[in-house]
Amino acid sequence: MAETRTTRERIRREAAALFRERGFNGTSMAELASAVGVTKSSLYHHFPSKQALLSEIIELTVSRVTPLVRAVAEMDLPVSERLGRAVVLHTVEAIRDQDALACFVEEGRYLAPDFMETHLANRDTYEQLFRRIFEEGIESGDFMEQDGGIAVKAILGMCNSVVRWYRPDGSRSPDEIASQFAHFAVRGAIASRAPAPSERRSPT
Amino acid sequence: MAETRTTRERIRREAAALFRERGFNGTSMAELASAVGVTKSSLYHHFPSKQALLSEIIELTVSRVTPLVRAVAEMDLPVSERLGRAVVLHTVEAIRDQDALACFVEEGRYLAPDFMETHLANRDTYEQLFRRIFEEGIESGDFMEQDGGIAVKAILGMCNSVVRWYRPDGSRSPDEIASQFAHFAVRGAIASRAPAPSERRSPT
DNA sequence: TCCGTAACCGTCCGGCCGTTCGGTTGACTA
DNA sequence: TAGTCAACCGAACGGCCGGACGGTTACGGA
Repeated sequence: MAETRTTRERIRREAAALFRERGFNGTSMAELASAVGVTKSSLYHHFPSKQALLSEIIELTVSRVTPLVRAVAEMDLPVSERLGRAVVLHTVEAIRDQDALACFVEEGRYLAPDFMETHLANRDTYEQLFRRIFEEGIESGDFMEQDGGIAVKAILGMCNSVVRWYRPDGSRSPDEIASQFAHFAVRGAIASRAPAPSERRSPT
Repeated sequence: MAETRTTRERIRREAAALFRERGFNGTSMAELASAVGVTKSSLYHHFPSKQALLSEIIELTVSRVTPLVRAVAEMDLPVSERLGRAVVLHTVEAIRDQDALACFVEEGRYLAPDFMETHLANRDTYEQLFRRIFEEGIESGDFMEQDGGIAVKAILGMCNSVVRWYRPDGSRSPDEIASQFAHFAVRGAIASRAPAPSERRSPT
């Protein structure tokens, strides 16, 4: 049916890039049209409205990444390993698909009520995947006692920040960044026998 | 000169709130005026432009918080303690002064070149405070070997995410959230004997 | 009493906004 | 040959945008 292969897809891609770098409300349909190389009218042949365009960009990416994370979350591995892999996966995807992910994270809030409902539902579903890992880890004693909801917000907040500062010409590769995030998240989460909260230099 | 005590201040406050919840480009001067209870014209009596208004909101908060963090950074305490306290401070302020901090973090990118220069300089100065703590910790061996720049982005990304999801009627107080963030950050940073839990990569 | 000044408002403006509508083209089908 | 349809365009739309400008009021000092 939907031949997503030519103009329609290019519109989506350019829109994601523009929405990300100028914001949804900072991007006009005229700018988008000229970036794609068509007229403003043609945009409306492919998408009923600017809102619908943003909504589709977001949904498409969420529905692609969610199953990937779910697969990791359901693997038969220690919780800390699953957490680490989920963080790596999320971060790598956030970098690979930066524009769309940025729309999801930063621009989704501009969706009108009709689209907002679906958007929030999708977001909750996604966060639940991380939350379950966390709560399982806390229950089993592998993770520190802490508020799972906040921990998930913290981790995703950390990961999602890449869309604001990552540059392809930077000194670190996506894999390196993802792995550093994962180490950070896992070390932050696990219950260590070693010193905890605030303390001093490590002697041993 | 600037009698910051009445209307001017109310404009700044309302603007910060509106810019945060609808975005800079999603907020019109008319909306702002009606929220303050004056006419659009009056806004221009106090501020030369919408851009200048945003710029002032941001600068005012940055110049308030930066010295606070600097004081913590320069304390005579173990690095991990300083890191924890800096994170607590940043998080608490980010929650107390949510609107302005959200403008700093999320809306600053819409500043025009003239204002942008100062903005970026201020931001760099602020991040440097955290960065120095981190690099000192890595050098002394208290913190894991890792990219200090990324670690700072990760921590601030985590902290700053509160402006997106914190609600005063939530189940956790600002202090609880801040302290959980701090524990998370410090545990994530310090060097422990526990083996690294993920699949690939470890620096040098 | 007059003047200066800070605070504020009413009115207007050109331009851009998202969106609509009425075409036109060209490839495919019967 | 005629009909269908997706793709696209030009021109226009009402409305709102940030901002400009010229008042008007209240007040305080000389």
